[in-house]
Amino acid sequence: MSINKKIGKRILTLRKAQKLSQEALAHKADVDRTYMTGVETGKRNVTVRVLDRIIHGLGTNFATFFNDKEFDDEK
Amino acid sequence: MSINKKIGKRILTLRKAQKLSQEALAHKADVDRTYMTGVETGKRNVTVRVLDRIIHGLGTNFATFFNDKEFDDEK
DNA sequence: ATTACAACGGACTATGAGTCACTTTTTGGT
DNA sequence: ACCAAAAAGTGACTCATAGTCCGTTGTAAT
Repeated sequence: MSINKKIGKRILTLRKAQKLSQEALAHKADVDRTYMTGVETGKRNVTVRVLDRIIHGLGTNFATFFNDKEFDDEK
Repeated sequence: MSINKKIGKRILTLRKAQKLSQEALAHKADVDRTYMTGVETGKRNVTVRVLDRIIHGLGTNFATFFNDKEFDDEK
């Protein structure tokens, strides 16, 4: 699976856990509502600066965000 | 510190540990040597797709790459 | 029927990807 | 210490795409 898709899935999971709408998360992360959709569906190749805002908007950090089965398959 | 700089420092650390030159790593990651310099010095806001190539060029993965003190300070 | 949410599209602007010629710093050998 | 070569950094550039802003469509719940 592409890194885009893995990241999108991870965001979706964490967002649902927080019971946030895409729009609410987009607002916290200061990105466009429609852009968040693109990120979650794996269509977007985000930059680390935007990913940083999204991750913090989700109330977590890089270490925790990537500490997931999806991200340690390839070594 | 900016996320760019943190990532640059982390790459430098892992690259040195592998005793690789920027050029050698750049080759593995399929990016230009001068581009690698820009990333390591924190001047570039890389996309996750490029970061993916660099991380794998370093022989590691996202989970391990971000499993570092630098990345769990803010929560 | 209305409301809230998610996906999608097109047009647009800002900025990242990728490359080059050149300079500076670091390294190792004698 | 000196010198040459390797390694790392800089500025400027083109082209692709990241990211925004307008809207529409589909779905589910009320």
